[in-house]
Amino acid sequence: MTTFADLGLSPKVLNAVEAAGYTIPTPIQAGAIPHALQRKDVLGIAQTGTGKTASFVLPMLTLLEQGRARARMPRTLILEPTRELAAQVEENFVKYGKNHRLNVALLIGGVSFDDQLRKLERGADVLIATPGRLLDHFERGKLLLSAVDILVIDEADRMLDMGFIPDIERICKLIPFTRQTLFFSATMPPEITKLTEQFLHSPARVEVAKAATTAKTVEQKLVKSGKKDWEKRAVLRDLIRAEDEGLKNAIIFCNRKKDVSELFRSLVKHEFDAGALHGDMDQRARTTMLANFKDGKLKILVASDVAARGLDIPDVSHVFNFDVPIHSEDYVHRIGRTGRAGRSGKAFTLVTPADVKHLSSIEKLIGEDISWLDGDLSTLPVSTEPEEAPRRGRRKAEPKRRPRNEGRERERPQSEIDILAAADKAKDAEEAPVVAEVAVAPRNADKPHRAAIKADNEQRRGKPSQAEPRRDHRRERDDLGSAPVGFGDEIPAFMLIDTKI
DNA sequence: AAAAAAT
Repeated sequence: MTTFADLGLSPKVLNAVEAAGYTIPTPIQAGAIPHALQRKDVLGIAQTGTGKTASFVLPMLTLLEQGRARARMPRTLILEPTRELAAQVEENFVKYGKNHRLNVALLIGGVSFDDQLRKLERGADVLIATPGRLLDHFERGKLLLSAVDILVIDEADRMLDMGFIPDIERICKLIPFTRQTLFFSATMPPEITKLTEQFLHSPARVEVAKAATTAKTVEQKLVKSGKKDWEKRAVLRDLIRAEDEGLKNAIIFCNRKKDVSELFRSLVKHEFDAGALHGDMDQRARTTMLANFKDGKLKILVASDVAARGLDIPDVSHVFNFDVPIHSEDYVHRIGRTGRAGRSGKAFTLVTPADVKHLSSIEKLIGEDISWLDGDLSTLPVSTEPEEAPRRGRRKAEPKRRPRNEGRERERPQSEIDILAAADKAKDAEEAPVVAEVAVAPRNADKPHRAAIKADNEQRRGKPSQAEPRRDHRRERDDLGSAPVGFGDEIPAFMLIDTKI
């Protein structure tokens, strides 16, 4: 059997790989590394979770042992579609490059230029970037790409989905013709094939695993739900509670960023150990949320599809699809977050009557019918939600209660969400009324969540999320100002009037 | 019906 020692990697690299506890390369690593070390172009067709990242990081480290970088002239460039993926690649360079003294620079948006400029100035051996920020630096003249010797394009098909291809083409043209290119994509749509023909020179083609297959170790279930958001939230809460025993950690996927925020707030209000991750969040919040989730400090991560692909979060026990994904491939990527490395995992998808069309295209794609959870929710704890959703009545009622805050909701959609989540909570007869909860809880256990909510709120209001000095004052306003203070468990009838239908 | 990425 092939081991890492057979692939031609340098002793320094092998030592770091051993220290990380690996001896046997994955198929993509075994296939790609020898070619990369021979300075050949590589076309790697591989899903995430196949060890793809190490298949370019390890040979790059070996090749970089000779020579050194000059100021503003990076020696290698790795392009990634999302900031989290770029950061993850950087972590790999730290992990496997522990015996090297290489300068690694991460150029991503959402963070300050200063650090990045300093690293460029110092001379980067490895530059890891998302396209936008890279071009920004380039246009400011802080960066020359004429010394790039190895170019890696990762997740090319996803870059295509995200409309990055023109940027990629532009960047490729700025890098010398004589470079070595390592190109990775999970699928090969025509546009990507065209790109490889344009920018790769007689590449070694390494292909592993097929697209659109779901791991056999993932138990998939469909769960019926009403189509209103509050109904879905109730079903989800019941489901999480029912699964509690085997639930180590979970990612909950929503289709929209707005719903990520809403669901996150609602779960926190219901005292679930939850965090959120989507692309409109402050970069610092994104980083902390992901780090905390990876470290096990956070049990539940509510996320948009920014987290669907590529992120290496080992050992996620559950994936919940709060929404059925619109594009069926996303389903495969989402549930691929669990059941990794032969471990078992569970994937639940909430399905409303409106979702049947998308559901059938998913089942067609994966080539099997997903079974329903016992036909309905009868085996789960009974949901005690009332017939009417309080949302519409409440939204109408609010200006009457607070005439001075007219227009406030438009600026601050969060206030509405807070009310909604608080109302959800107030309805739950077992739990303390909202007033008591906000009065007692904030300074204690869920402080980080409140801080995160606040950061997200401020982000949405277009303010910088670092108002540390005003913190206590703001917390009280955010928490108490928008909650239905004084109503306790009872919701006045006028607030429950359903105006539609 | 969306999300992602430069500000």
